[in-house]
Amino acid sequence: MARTIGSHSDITGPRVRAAALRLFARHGYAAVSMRQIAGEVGVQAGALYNYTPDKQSLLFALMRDHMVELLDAVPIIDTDAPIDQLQAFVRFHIGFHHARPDAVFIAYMELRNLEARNFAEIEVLRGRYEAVLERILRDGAGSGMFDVVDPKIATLAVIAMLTGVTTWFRDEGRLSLANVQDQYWNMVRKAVVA
Amino acid sequence: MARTIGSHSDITGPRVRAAALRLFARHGYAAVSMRQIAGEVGVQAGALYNYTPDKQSLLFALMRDHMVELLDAVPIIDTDAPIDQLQAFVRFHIGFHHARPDAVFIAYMELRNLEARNFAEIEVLRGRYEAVLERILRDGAGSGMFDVVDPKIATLAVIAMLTGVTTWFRDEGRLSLANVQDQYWNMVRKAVVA
DNA sequence: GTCTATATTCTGATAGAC
DNA sequence: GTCTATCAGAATATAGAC
Repeated sequence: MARTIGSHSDITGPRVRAAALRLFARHGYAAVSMRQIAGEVGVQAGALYNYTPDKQSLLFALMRDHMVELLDAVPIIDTDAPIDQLQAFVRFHIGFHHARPDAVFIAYMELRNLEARNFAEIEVLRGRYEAVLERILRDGAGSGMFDVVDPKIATLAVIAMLTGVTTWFRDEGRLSLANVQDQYWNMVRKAVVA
Repeated sequence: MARTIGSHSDITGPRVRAAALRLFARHGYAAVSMRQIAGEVGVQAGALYNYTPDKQSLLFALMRDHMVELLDAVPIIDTDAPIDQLQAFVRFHIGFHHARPDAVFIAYMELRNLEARNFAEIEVLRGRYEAVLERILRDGAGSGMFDVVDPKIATLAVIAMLTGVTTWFRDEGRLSLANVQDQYWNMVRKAVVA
C-alpha cells in the first residue's frame, strides 16, 4: 500500500504509548506534559493528537489495556483443588506484575486522575480480577480446606500483600523472583489453610 | 502581645497545611495548584508564601511530620513476647493509618514528587518504622516461635497487607474497625507463627 | 499578614502548510 | 503524518501597597 512521505503511524503509535507509560509511571500523570511525551518519542507535541484525542484518553487506554491483559492472563482452572488454584494465582500475580512495573504503578496510582466514567470502567475490571481470587478462597472455605473468616477481606489482604512486591523487588537484588514467589506462597498458604 | 491588623498566622498556618493535605490526597500533588489551596483556606495565593517557601516544601513538611508522628506513636515494648509485640504492631498500624487516611495516601503516593534530598530523608524515616516490625519478626524467628524464612521480606509483606486496609475500609461499611483488626491479626499470626 | 498586580513560563489543544 | 505557529488560560512565585 502506498504510504505518505513522513508517515510513521504504525510505529509512532506504540512509541507514544510506551513513552506515556514510562513517564506517567515515573513522574505521575498530572506532572507529565504532552510536550514531554512528544520529546521522548521524537516528534512535536501536535503530532501526538494523531494517536489520542486528548491526554486523558491516553491514560485511560493504558490502564484499560493493562487490566484487560491481566484478566486475559490470569489462570483459572476450575478442576484443580482450591489450594492448587491459590498457588497458581499467587505465583501468577507476582510474575505478571513484576514484568510490567510501569503499568502496575499507573493502574494503582492514577485512579484519581481518571474522569468518572473512565474510573468506573476500570473499577469493573479490577472487581473482576479480585473476584477470581475471592472465588478460590470461597471454594476452599466452603470445603473446609481453608480457614477464611471473610473471603472478601482475605482477597483484598492477599492482593495488597502480593502487589507490594513491585515496590521493592529488583532483579539485581539479593533474591530471585522464584525465591520471592516461594516465600509469598508460603505466607499466603499458612495464612489461609485450615 | 500586640498584633497587626489582619494577622492570623497562628490559625492560617495550620489551615494551609490542612487544606494542602486534603487536596494533595484527593487530587495529587502535581494536580493541585497553590491557588486551589489558597481558595480552600480563604486567602489569596500570594499569602501562602508566608507559611511555606514553596510548594515542594509544603509537601515535604506534610510527609515528614506524618512519618515522625508515626514513629513517635508505634508501640515498642521489648519485655513482651514477640507474639504480643506483633499483635500490638498489627493493631496499631491499622488503627493509626485509619485515623489519618489523607496523610497515609500522600506518604505512599507522592514519594516520586519529592526532590532527591527530601525523598532520601523520608526513606530514612520509613526504614526506621519498618525496622520496628523487622526486629519483632527476627526476635520471634530467633526463639523458634515464628516460622519466618526472611524477616525483611515478611516485614514488607505484612506492612503492604496492613496498609491496604486504608484503600477500602469505610466507617459506614459492613465491618467495624475492631473486626478488621481481628481478621488481619488472625491472618498475620497464622502466616508467621511456627 | 494579606492584598492586588504582575513577571515569566508552561499548559492542552487546534489550524493550516507541506 | 508531521511540522510550525498560535490561542487562551493557568502555573509558581515575587513586588510593593496597605
